[in-house]
Amino acid sequence: MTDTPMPTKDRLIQTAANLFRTRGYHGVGLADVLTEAKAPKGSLYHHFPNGKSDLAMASATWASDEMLRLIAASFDGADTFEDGATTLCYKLAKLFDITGWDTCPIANTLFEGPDNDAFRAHAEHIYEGWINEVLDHAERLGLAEGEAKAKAENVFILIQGGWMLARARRNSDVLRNLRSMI
Amino acid sequence: MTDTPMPTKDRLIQTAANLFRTRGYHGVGLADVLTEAKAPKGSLYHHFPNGKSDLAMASATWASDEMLRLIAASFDGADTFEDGATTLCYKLAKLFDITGWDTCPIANTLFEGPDNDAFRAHAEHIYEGWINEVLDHAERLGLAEGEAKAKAENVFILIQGGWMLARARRNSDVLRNLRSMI
DNA sequence: GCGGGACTAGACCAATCGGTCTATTCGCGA
DNA sequence: TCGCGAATAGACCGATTGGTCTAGTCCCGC
Repeated sequence: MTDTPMPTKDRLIQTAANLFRTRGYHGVGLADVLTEAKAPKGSLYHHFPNGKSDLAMASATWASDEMLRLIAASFDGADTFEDGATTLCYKLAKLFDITGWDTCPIANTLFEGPDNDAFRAHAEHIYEGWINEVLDHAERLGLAEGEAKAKAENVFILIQGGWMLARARRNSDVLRNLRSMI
Repeated sequence: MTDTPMPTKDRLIQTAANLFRTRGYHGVGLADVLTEAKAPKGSLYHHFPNGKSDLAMASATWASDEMLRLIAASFDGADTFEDGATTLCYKLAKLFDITGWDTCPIANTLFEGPDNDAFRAHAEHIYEGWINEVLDHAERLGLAEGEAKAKAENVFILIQGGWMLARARRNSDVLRNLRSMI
């Protein structure tokens, strides 16, 4: 995919993000990450002094940034909030089909951690970021303030729930059908 | 709570279910389960010959039965589908506050397993059971067939998504507010 | 070309993992 | 009361876990 080799730190973050997403925090061993990222253990602990938990935090942030870009790309060309939300659902469904995304990467990465509250707080921060991103577009597209807030949260909840059912069924149609509930 | 001591097998299932729910399949060691359930390892492998994975399957089934009872209790006294669904949301919120339920017990238990597809299939089976339980009540309460099916799935998705946001925020109001989206 | 921090490399460690095995105790039917 | 399978009890095992540590390599300013 990339010709110029990616810096080790980024390589670790991205492979870790993918592994955590599919197998969960405790389901992934450092050995797995290091093998797949072709990096020695020394590098990991150089870039992430606190080891696995640092890596999980960074992975979650990276995954979140990808999601924020996806939200922005969905709403940027939209004329109405419904159009943007529908596009988002379709983009997620497509991603689900292509990459076999299993669940919300944040949930699988951060909802199991050892010192639970730092992880939980980070997950909350990320989720609020997603909701706010949707909220901004909702207001920009003319929704009244109260309605916009409710709609943004609604979209988040539907996507999270739909994601889970889609995974259980191994069928991305669930995500596509979410548009009828927005 | 219970005066008569619970049979070892049930004790294992229930403590395992609680641990899996909060920490995920890989986040729980057999030692944790055995200590908390006050059972020796021999008993575990007597009742669950395939060890941890058998235990996880049984735990998920048990947790699912609890959920089915909760759904039934919510809809049984309801005059309309909306009433029943609202009651369900409130009951879940209460449970969330009391027991600190973290996420969907099925998701945390089965969405990480080793031989992933047996676990996934079991999760799908359980989820369809929940949806069908809601569907039965929807039809009983007079919803047209097509609408009932959509509503039942909608309720499931909202609860799953709301559950996750409630956990991140450590706030059960999310679950209570779901009623406005049904 | 030399000095020094950034980074790579992987051997090594104690702790814990899930699982196996043998010995013992319990509880019920004959 | 005996017999026998169900169940309990926990020592033990190899593999793997996350984490530490030392040595070596790379690259850039001087």
